Order: sequence, then structure tokens, then C-alpha cells
Amino acid sequence: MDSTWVGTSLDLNVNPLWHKEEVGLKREFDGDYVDFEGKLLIKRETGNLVEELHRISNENKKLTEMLTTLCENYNALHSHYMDLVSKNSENELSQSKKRKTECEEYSNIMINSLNGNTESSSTDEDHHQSCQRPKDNVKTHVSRIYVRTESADKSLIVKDGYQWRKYGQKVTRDNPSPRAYFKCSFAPSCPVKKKVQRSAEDPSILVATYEGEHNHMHPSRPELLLGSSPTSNLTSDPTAAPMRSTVKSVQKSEEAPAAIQQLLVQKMASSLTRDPNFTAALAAAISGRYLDQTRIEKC
DNA sequence: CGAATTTGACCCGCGC
DNA sequence: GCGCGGGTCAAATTCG
Ligand SMILES: [Zn+2]
Repeated sequence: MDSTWVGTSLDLNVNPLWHKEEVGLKREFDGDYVDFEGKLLIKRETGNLVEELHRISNENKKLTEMLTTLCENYNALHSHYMDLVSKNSENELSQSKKRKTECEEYSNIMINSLNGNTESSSTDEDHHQSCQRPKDNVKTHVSRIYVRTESADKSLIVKDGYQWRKYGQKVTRDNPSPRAYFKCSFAPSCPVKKKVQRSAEDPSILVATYEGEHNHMHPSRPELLLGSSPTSNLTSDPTAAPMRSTVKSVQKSEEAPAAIQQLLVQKMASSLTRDPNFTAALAAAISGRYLDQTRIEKC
């Protein structure tokens, strides 16, 4: 996520402008002679800055986890909503017209954040009305999800909040990457399956195909507390490694309709901005990321 | 030690 | 029937 991504609709203080000591610290450097007191002062300031960096990085990590879980929840909710909508239309349809078999609903959902680095996704669209009438198969709710991820290795994992058990992996004909088959861990009471395969054209996109509908609750962790004040969780972890956030830009321009993405962003943002704690925390997170960036490119 | 993953075998539909 | 390609099973293996 880059700052313009959120900065459009969220009223955040993106500019950190923290530590006015920086000017004083810069003034110590004019003239190529730095005396001992200046060194001491610089050392002390550096210590403070490092401590602040750790604190903010830690906070940034927590907020990123929060955002990830939020996106998972959003995705699960959206998928559930799609299921309800399709079921509803199916009921109406079966009462009115039995003959017209509805083509299975390809609901293309967007996911925003997964796996350490958060990125956007794009919906490929084959919204063809090919009302195929195979067997009386109206129950298979197939939904396709395109996940933008940067893990170029063979992890092939899509964190959507549910727990899956892998039961197969095959190489397919026209794709160098294998396809993984998963079942819901609540098998066989929950018949949901999903297939995950890296996209053939862009290897940084995972294509997850969900099939079925969960009949149990979302086992997502509800214990991460959203209402905590952003200044309260300052548990300074000395071993906290700074979050290595890979900064990158969305370059899938031609097949990523930015309008839909903006719409989703606005939808999520409007539901988020009602919580002032969250906005403040997000601002802090962005500041932390900004700090991290500058520190990385400085070292 | 039980659960989850791996991975080759197996199955099944489809075109020839 | 045969081969092929996608999907699943299950024994072996690894993992927590
Ligand atoms: Zn399930």
C-alpha cells in the first residue's frame, strides 16, 4: 500500500514531521569539525530515534496485522454476501422459471492484503452469459479470487481466514506453476473446496477458485482488539525486527480497472473512518512505514 | 503422537 | 479401447 492509496479518502496526517530535534541535529554538522559534546548529543539523539523507530515499527506491525485480518474478514463477508445473493436469486428463479438454468455465478472478488506485503488485486473478467445447462447443477457457487502477492516462491497459500487442508497438487497443461487443491478443515461437515494456482501470465498473482459454501462460523481470530488506544500498546520489544516492507507500485495497468479498486477502497475506508482510533493508528502506521522507507534507503 | 502435507496412484469424463 | 488432462485418495512422511 502506498500512501496515495489511502490518502484519497481518509483524512490522515500522512506527513509525520516528528522530531523537531532534527533541525538542531543538522545544525551540529555545519562545519566539518564536530566536537565531543556534539557527538554525545548526536549519540543520544540517535538512541532516541532508534527507540522511536522500534516503537513505531512494532506498532506498524501490529496495525498491519490488524489490516490483514480486516481484509480477511471483509473478504469472507463479501463471499458470504455473494452466496446469500445468489441463493436468493436462485430461489426466486426456481419459483418463476424452472427451465431457465442460471449459469453459475462467477463472483469476482478483490482481496487487498495478504502475506506480509499488502497489495491490490485485479479482477479478470469473463462475464460471459454462457448459460450452460449441464447436469442440474445449480448448487455449485463458484467464486474466483485474484490475489496479488509478491511471494514468488511456491508457497501457494491464500490466507482468507478459513483453515484448509491440502489434499492434492497437480501440474496443469498450460501453466508452469502447479495447482493446489484444498478442502475446508471442517470436513466432511463443510464441503467447501478451493483451488489455488499462480497465474500464468503474471506469476505474482494467485488465482483462488472457491467452490461451495461454509456452514460454520469464520474461525478468524476475534481477539485482536480494535478499540485500544494507539498510544497504549507501546510494549517496546527490543528484539523487534523492523518490518521489511517491500515498496512497490501497481504496474498492472491494462487489466486492473482502477475504478473498481477505488470503489472498494472507498467502501472500506468509509467503514473505517468511523473509528477515530483506527484513523489515528493508521496515520501512525503510515508514519512508521515512511520512516522505515527513508531509513532503508539511507542505509 | 496426532494432525497436516506430500506425492504417486487411481479414477473418471472426453475426444479419437 | 486408449490416451490425456483434471480431480481425488491415501500411504508415507513431516510437522507441531
Ligand atoms: Zn468450511
